Amino acid sequence: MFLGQYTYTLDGKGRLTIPARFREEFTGAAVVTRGLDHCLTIYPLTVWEEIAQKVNALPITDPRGRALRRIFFADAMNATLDRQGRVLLPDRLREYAGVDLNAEVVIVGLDRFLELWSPQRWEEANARQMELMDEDPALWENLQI
Amino acid sequence: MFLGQYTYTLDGKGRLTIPARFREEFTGAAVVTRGLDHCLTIYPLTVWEEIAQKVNALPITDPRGRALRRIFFADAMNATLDRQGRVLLPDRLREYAGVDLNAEVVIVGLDRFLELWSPQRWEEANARQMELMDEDPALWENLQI
DNA sequence: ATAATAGTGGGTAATTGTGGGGGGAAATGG
DNA sequence: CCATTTCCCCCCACAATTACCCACTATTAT
Repeated sequence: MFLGQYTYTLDGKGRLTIPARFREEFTGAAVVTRGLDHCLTIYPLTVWEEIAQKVNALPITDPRGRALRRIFFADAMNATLDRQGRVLLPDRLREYAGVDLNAEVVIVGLDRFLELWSPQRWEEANARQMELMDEDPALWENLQI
Repeated sequence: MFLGQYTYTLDGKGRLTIPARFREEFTGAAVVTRGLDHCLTIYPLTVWEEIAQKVNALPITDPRGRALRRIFFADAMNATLDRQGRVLLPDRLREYAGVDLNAEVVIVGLDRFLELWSPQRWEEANARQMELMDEDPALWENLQI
């Protein structure tokens, strides 16, 4: 169960420290991939496998099935934590999130997985999220919380 | 589990290096064949057998069933990795993918198998895939991720 | 107050991608 | 059936990258 947000620094080698309290849920492996809104998503392996299974069920004969597969898997990466609990982010994903080397990133716990944001984007997204909720209360209703 | 995309160079002998982190899933043998959209697909033997079985189940009375069979089986080849983890691509397959000798190729992990693309084709396909997804968000919703 | 843990940085050793040479098997032609 | 050529696989080599390991400081917990 991942909760809260933390600001860490990406080091000069592109390594990201996973908060210590989250590490045991990543026993060995994590999958990092592109998220929506220009953030990155970090899944524990078990959670990822659930998602991958759904994508794999799409028919390969359908162009959209092939497209979704490619979008989904091609930008993902299988990462293992080093002894200090860090993962190495490939440049492509780092750039997608708009994060520089030796710069700060925000790690956000979303219960079953983590998100990684550049601090600027996170702030903007936060503001936009609040507006969305104010503008369109119907969204809330459908959720039935 | 194959994830991510990597650009490698096909050497002058037509040999393709399989990324090191993927090799152990190809213990011994791989099957290379024509994929859709002018790429090549590379399967571990066990996965190949599963898929071959599905293709075999297609009705031979359906023209598309016959077409898929032919695409799938006629150009398939059984390749073994050499000690450096490379496979030798036959000219016919190489040309189908539009890849030259001593040129770069993109290897894409799609969870259970790999695809091989010429860099230009991969870029084009990517753009088209993004469009497809934008046009039809229903696909995403059905996944319920 | 002391010990343990966390975040961060860097050095070193192993691995990886890539190229080419040589031996042997298979194919080709006489 | 034999000789020659072609092709394929194994080996070696090397540069660049990667990943592992150790170290230091600050914070947290005992």
